[in-house]
Amino acid sequence: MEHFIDVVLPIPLEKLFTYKISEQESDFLKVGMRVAVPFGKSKIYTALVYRIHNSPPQVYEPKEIHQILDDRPIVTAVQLKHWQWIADYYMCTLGEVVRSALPSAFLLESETLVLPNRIEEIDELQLKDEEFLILEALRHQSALKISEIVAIVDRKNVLPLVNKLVEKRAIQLKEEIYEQYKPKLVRYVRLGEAYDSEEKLEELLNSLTRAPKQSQVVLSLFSLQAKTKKPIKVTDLEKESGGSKAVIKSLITKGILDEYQIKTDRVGYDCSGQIQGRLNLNNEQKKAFKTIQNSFQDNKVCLLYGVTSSGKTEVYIKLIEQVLSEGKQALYLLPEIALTSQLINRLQAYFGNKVAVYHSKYSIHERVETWNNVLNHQEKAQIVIGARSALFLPFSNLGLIVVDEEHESSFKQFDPAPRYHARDAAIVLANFQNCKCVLGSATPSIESYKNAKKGKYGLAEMKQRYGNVLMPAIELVDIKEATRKKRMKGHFSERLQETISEALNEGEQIILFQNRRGFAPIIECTTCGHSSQCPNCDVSLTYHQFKNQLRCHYCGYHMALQLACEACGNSTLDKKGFGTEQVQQELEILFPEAKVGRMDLDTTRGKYAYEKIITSFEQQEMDILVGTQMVTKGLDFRNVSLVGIMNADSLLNFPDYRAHERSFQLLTQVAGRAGRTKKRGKVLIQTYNPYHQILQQVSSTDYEKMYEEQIYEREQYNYPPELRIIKITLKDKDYNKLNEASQWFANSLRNVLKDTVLGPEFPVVSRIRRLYLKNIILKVQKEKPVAQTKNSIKRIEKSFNAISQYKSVKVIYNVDHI
DNA sequence: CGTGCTGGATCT
DNA sequence: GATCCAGCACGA
Repeated sequence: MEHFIDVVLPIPLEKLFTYKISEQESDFLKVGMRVAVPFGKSKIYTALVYRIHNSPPQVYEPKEIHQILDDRPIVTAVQLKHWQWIADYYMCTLGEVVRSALPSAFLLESETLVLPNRIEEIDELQLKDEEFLILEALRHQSALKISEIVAIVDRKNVLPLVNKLVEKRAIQLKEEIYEQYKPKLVRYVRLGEAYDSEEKLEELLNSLTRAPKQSQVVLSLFSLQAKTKKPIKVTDLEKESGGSKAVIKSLITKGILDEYQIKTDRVGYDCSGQIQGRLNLNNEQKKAFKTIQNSFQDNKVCLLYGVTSSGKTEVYIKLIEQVLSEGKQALYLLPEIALTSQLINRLQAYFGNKVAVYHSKYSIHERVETWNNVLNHQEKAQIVIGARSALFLPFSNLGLIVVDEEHESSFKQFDPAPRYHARDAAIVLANFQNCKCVLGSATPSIESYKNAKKGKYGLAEMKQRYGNVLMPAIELVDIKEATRKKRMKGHFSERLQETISEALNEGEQIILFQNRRGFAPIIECTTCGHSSQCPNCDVSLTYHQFKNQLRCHYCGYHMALQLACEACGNSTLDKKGFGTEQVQQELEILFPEAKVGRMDLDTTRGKYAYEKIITSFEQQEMDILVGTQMVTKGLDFRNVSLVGIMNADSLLNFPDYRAHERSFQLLTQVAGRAGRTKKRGKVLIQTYNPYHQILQQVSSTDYEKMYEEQIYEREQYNYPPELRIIKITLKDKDYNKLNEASQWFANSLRNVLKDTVLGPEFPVVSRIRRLYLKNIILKVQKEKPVAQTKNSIKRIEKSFNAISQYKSVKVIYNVDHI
């Protein structure tokens, strides 16, 4: 009997691919293992085994696999089921889900290596200049990567060139796969075996009298050993003795010291610190805890609605503690920006090294280790705290999923596929894993609150701040009047300046929030009104003071700031709009004695940049912190008494049905940063529109009213949660073709789905990376089976792709588009 | 006529 | 997604 496997390849193709395997391989292989397979002409890819069977494919001769990469499955059956659900629901391929689910170190790809062919004699006169360059380089290096060749000849497409050289028998090609993951080894030292007796030691020290550095190292080794009784790291010895690497090395070569290596964990956490004792919940927290447990009994998801700093984390900790005691794993999901070391430290202080962290700032190696720890049900990965991608870890015995800051729209992946919503996918996963799920927020999303009100979810509420701290006093400052009367200093109203100096005098800290969206600093010519546009996208370039550059936020295009206007040549360039940088500058003029820090995308690049800013603010090295969205989330600063919102209108006027909901959430969250201790905090919101209903609701902290109003509006104008939105984006570099194609697509949809189809329309930014975009919006009734609608869409896409002129048009689906 | 780029088909 | 191949625009 013949044996075959169907595998998933991490590429955007619907189909599974069938390969031939031997009898032994068929015995060994299990679903969920990785195999390396040849794909296309020469490449080797990593694929995931999806099915093992005996039915040969009808229409082609399958290739054999290249090698087996695992000795046991690294993906569980439940995971595959969940991934399939994501692929179906969010209309993408299983391959795309696999690509984003597996840590990239698991997905090896072959790389073509170019080797010289030393046997053949090459007639150099027959070679072109570029070919000669490559051979010249190969004289010094044993092998070249394709990317290195690109650098040598300075050309994009080098493959024809390489093929020519293969033809001329000047070079050979080789496909090499790299195991990207390497265990981390740490070097340790101990005294050589020859010196284990007292006399020998005497002898040794005497012999080293003429080498003071070396004897110092040996003495340090003794003292370290006496102190810790543990193996001694080379790095520690270096530090302790003050000796250089060379000194230690010479001791090792002499055989006085013995070097050895131990495989260590990158993701280890040093829990030598104290583990906190039992946690006591206050009455309100106890009540919430009970309510959550009751809804778990009914197998319901539970929404925990607790105002800012009401102590939700303690409730989560209690819940986690409970599932741990049942021997199960727990997953704590947070949006990326809320994943702060503050929170991680709190959990680690409580659960010690049972906590593993998983998110994008961790290296690919660290991610593989966490993956394996979860798979093996290791002690140190009982609790995983992570961003949305942690949802894909191989849990085998999951007991609880916590989705904190449930309302955050960044839980929805936007690009690339799979465009999934982590909160919704988590609820489905909880269902598949037969585990509990709790959603938490101080400002629940409209849809979750609705589900809770309808009784689909349980609802636990906490309305008091922890320790009975008062909610901050929120004050709206009308800057329309102030602007008219010319009472503004830059972006600061008199009232805001006053309160800032008051707080500064009291020695308290201040957070200022400036929403960047829609307010990017643009350089505009005051003579002709021209502003620099991105050559690839339909947007103005924004100014970055940091590098004195103009940059495009969509494609990364950048250019140096010009001194004169490109259009009219005048040097009348002016900054328009304002971002955090400008606020910071103005502060330095208004309050020269205050230390001002800034936190936004520019200042938080790099793994620890974010932590640095937070710690330095925490330790009160700064008085004022200016920031974007980042300052709103989960940060707990004791000494902040004032929060200022520079301009609330840019939020409210965002052209999006969620703008009001989001403004409410954002403003409430920022306001929650103020006054987390005994003293009542103060929040100032500057606005042109102080009578706006959302601002009124924020200042009276009336979530209920906001909810009622928004639900009413959404019902009136047909928006979620009443119905589901599917956004279809078409992309092409030809403007006319795109128009035609999108019209065709929309018309075909309309034939089947009638008036639920809106568009096609150009989005606000109608061209990105040289591609024009057009959107078609579908509003699907919640009651209707959504699978049916998706089938219709897929059918239409098929006939669309059958039209040869439309083939180049890319189609992108975004289900539950936010 | 050769060279280099682009669009489209294909991958098991 | 990557790659190969056909078709074609461009320069001497």
